[in-house]
Amino acid sequence: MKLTTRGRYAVSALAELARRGDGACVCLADIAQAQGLSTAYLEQVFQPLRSAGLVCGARGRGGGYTLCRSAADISVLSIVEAMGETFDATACAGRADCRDGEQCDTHDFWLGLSEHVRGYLRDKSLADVALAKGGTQVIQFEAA
Amino acid sequence: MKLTTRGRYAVSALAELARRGDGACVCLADIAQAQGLSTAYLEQVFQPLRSAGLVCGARGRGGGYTLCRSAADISVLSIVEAMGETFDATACAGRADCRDGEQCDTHDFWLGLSEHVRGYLRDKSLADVALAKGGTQVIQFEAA
DNA sequence: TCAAATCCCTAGTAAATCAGTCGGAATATC
DNA sequence: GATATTCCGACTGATTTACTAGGGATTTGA
Repeated sequence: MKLTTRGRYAVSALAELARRGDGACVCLADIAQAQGLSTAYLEQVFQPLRSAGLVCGARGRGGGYTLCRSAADISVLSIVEAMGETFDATACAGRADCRDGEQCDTHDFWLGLSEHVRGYLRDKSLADVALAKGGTQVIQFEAA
Repeated sequence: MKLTTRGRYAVSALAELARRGDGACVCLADIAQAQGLSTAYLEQVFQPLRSAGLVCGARGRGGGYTLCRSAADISVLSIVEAMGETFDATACAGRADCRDGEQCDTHDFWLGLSEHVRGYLRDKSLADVALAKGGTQVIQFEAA
């Protein structure tokens, strides 16, 4: 279970793309500037997104990236999974062989956590994230 | 947002301790054997747990570790937080300064995810985890 | 009294991961 | 054909992870 900056950048970059409108073709330089990143690094972020079929790239002058589907049809889970972030909390990648080929005593617990997280991310669409920008939603941590 | 083996071992080890009964004093060697770990490594796992006041250690022959509170009163969140795993998905540790001192466009989203996870872990007690051992709960991943 | 058992503390290390740069090839447009 | 853009792979410095190693402090029990 991990979330890295690559995964966060992927969501932010696609949200940026989504805000330009469905079917908009935006070059990396524009997104990089909007997000404060280098284009070279963003390239690395977009590569897995393209492999996963979330965006398609157009080469040459006037080229750029386009969302393959409507932002409402892209779950955040599909984005972070495309980046290789599985949100699997088990020690065994869900194989249930964490302890000498058998499942360990806490396997089910971690599996439950995994599905809890994945469910949340599955229910959130890219459109939700893109539109939330500038909102004033306030969520505070409570003590354990 | 990360969960490491140290965090998982901490939960498993405390569950093992809880299963021995409230107030049981168990030495590291026993827990290590039950969990298939080295005692030297488990020591490192217990150190933060002791600092956090979750367990207390008794030195000398016949010593070991005891839960400071009842397993029902220890949330899994408090365990993993004691291990330094914050389950904060934001890039800014919740400070809302992820983008040039301001909050980035996806800050609220990651904050919502963080609280979703933390809420789940806060609602699960060590007793829940300890008793679940051997259960046949089956949770399967769905496609994104 | 002293040896053994146990917790406690610090340092070290090999491997993996991460965030990011760099250079260049392919391709489309003007 | 010049230029803008995606595509591709290699590289790197820093950090983190999952341990091991060794020794000191403390309590018990023979």
